[in-house]
Amino acid sequence: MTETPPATLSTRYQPQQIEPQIYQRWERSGAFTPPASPGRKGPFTIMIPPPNVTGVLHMGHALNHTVQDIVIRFRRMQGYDALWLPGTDHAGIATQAVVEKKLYQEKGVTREQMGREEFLRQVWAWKEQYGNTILMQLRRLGASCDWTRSKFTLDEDMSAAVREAFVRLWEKGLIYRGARLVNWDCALQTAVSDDEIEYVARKGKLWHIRYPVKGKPGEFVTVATTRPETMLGDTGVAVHPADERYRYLVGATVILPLLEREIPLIADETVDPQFGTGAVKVTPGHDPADYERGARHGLQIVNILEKDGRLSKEAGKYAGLAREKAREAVLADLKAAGLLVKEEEHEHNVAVSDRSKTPIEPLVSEQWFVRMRPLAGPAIEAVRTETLRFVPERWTKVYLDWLENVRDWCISRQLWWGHRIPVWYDGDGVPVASRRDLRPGEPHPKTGKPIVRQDEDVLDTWASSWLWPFATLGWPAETADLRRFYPTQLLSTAREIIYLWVARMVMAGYEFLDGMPMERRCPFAVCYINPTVLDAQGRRMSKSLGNGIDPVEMIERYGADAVRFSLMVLTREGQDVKLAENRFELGQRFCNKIWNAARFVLQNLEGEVAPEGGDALEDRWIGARLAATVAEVSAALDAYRFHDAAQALYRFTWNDFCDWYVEAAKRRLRASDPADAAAVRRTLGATLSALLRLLHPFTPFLTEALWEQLPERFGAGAGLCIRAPWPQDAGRADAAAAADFELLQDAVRAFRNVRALLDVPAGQRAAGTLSAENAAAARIAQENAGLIAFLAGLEGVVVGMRLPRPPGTGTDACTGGAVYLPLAEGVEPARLAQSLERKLQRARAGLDSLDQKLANDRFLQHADVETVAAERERRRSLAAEAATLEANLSGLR
RNA sequence: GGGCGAUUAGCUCAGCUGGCCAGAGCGUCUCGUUUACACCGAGAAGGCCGGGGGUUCGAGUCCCUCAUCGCCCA
Repeated sequence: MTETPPATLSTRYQPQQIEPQIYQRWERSGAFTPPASPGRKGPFTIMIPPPNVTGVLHMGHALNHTVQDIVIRFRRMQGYDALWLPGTDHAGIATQAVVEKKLYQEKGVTREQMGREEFLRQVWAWKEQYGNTILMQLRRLGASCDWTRSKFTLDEDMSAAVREAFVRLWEKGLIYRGARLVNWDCALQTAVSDDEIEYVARKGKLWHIRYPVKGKPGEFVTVATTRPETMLGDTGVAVHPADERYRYLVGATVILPLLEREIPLIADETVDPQFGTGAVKVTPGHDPADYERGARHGLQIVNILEKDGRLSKEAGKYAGLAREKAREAVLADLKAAGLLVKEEEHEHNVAVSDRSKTPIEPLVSEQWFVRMRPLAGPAIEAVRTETLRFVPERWTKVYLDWLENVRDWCISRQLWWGHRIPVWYDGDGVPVASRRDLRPGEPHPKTGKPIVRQDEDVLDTWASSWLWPFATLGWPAETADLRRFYPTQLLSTAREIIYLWVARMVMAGYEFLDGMPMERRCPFAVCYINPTVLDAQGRRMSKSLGNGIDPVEMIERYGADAVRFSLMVLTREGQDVKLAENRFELGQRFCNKIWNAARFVLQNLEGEVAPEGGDALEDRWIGARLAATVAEVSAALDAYRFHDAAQALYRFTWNDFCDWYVEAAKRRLRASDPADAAAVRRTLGATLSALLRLLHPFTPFLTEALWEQLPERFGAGAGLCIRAPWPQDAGRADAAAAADFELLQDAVRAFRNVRALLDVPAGQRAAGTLSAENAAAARIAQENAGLIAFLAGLEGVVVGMRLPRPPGTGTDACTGGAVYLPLAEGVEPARLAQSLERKLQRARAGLDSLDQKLANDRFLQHADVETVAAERERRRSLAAEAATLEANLSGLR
């Protein structure tokens, strides 16, 4: 530890100079790794939501990881065996796309030209070089993850876990292969799951097309569609069963124009009679809703698209055309045939792939699926029994809605980067899943015929990340880590992946940890859903809008602690955060304030320090405030209310400690009583010691730097702040001191107010008078007259009971009485009078409403005793204030 | 179409289970080089708590309804 004399601390906190060294010191000290043998309080585990290897830190990450770091540091200080396990996700589509693009740009080769093996080698090389970016950025933020346990979803042991899970599901008959309508990404040429598509509003057109009714020449059904080219795949027309316009036609046959295909007209509840003409074309091969309708009515499926998005031979003469061209051709032909009756502007939602941002084509293809129904039950039960709790609670509903309507999960992807599906085929195409690789030629475990090939596809990335909470701890092996750190206590993540990931992890926990009792299978006890970070206009931050704020840049400009603290102050429970760059100034200022408060204390610890703190009013008061703050921050962190905790810390640090205690302490430090000064030093040092530890989860770098400057007797000698004990018992509750000090504060405020309104020059040390309205107030003021005078910048304060305003003085009312200050020569007290009048008016208004309330029998009957008593006391003090103001106003006007 | 959330000072937002004349930060105004801090200190001004109903002795807080904005799902 470096021994820097406090005098060298600069007047400004300069985070850039100290952050890297401090992070290194933490990491080297082993503080991020839980102790090898279990401690008394047991484990506290958080699994990081593994970011994509392709990822770079954005504000959402910064917020989420600040939350996790705060919790893990808090628990670590409380004495839990805190484990925050980091890692990254191989992110199949994203990573493959990045590398593919790079290879094409640099070498002009496609992956097909390169071959699977070579391409994968290239992806791994890319991963080794760039895959750590986001983890390095997390270090900049101060994340205290246990890097010795860091995982990657394609690590050997993780891959083994994925295969084990697949084979188990296979053996239970929960995996099947089938031709289903899937979301097809034509650009990346792979299926994507429902959860990987987003809807964007696009301006388009609604075309009204006539379909002739068979056997009734001249009669038509007009359908409305936004995608006319898909009519080539129509195998029906549907109307609502209650729709009078079409009822007589239900069961009739209509002729599909252009292709002259005969298709039935069916009645289906799901048709919206309000939309378009009330009649819709049904294209089971290319629309999810139509797929369902088709299935209900036994309609044929016609696939008119190739995998690259061009039209197939089913499309007749349009085969080979790209989608856009096909649309034009179809429309032209319809128009020529006189079947296009209307074309109107229409805004509709287009399904777009998250990855390629190109429109999704629903397409029927052979894919692997997991039956989800059987897995959903325990996950639903988990929230019912409160084994799993969402914070904020309302997200429970989102989770349940998805689980209760869960659909089978398409887990195959037509990619190369990922976990290859562990299924092998014999010459007849009979599949079998296997835990170990099967070689071509060796006998098929079921049929005995030679194996000829492995399935080409890989698994959806989520098929590995749903195992994250236990695979990272060694599952399927029964490791010590798995026994010790599973289940975890907290999962902190974004709302978008509640079903994508959170629900699946819960299902996986119950499904695969069948060796554990039910209540230990749920992977986390609490799921904290982060606020979404928006830009200053309230829009989502996105690459395409370019409105993102780069957290690393903010860390460089303001310091990691400032970024962390600002985010937490802005993080109200469950509400989204609107962010602009200058909001980080809040944290920056706060950090600077802490820095300077600590400088002051450190500079003043030079002299003798008493073994006990002082027992003056201000000492007891700051102790009481400290105790209250410890309780408040601890309770807020227990409940994941980060805003409340940050706010409490801010108030205590700035408003209580700096504005009042430190200012009050100066008086006795400068006075001549050495014993008293020594006692003040003790209180200052002890308070700072507790404060640094309270702040540490929020502003770790700054507090660590200051902690090492703190003398050994205040606790710093034992080691790093990151390992220091949470100041659970710091301070002492003292309700009397709190109330008395507030009275003093208000008297000081009143004196300062009069000074300001009377333009009393700062240098002028006037003598003040304080008139107390009762004996208690008089006693407190009398005992603390010196302190009041010091804080108000007065020469002295004379205290008396119910003193009338001395002539030639200005005045203000305060809690428990009034203050008087001599008027300077030639000062016009008009401004003062104005201010007092306003106060008097307000007091009278308050009195009126209180009188009304207290005269109301029903209030007295219904309200509880304490409320009535409190209102009576309020009336009394308000009446006193009004009387004082009134008396003192005369002669000022 | 269904669900969820928001609407409080010029701006960004607190305000838990209904009961101190509604709070904070920023901004504004006035004053201030008091040896921790001008990324500071002191003081002040500023709000029919989105509209309308209702419940209640009492509503920013609970219920209904309307409006505007946002998010998610279909």
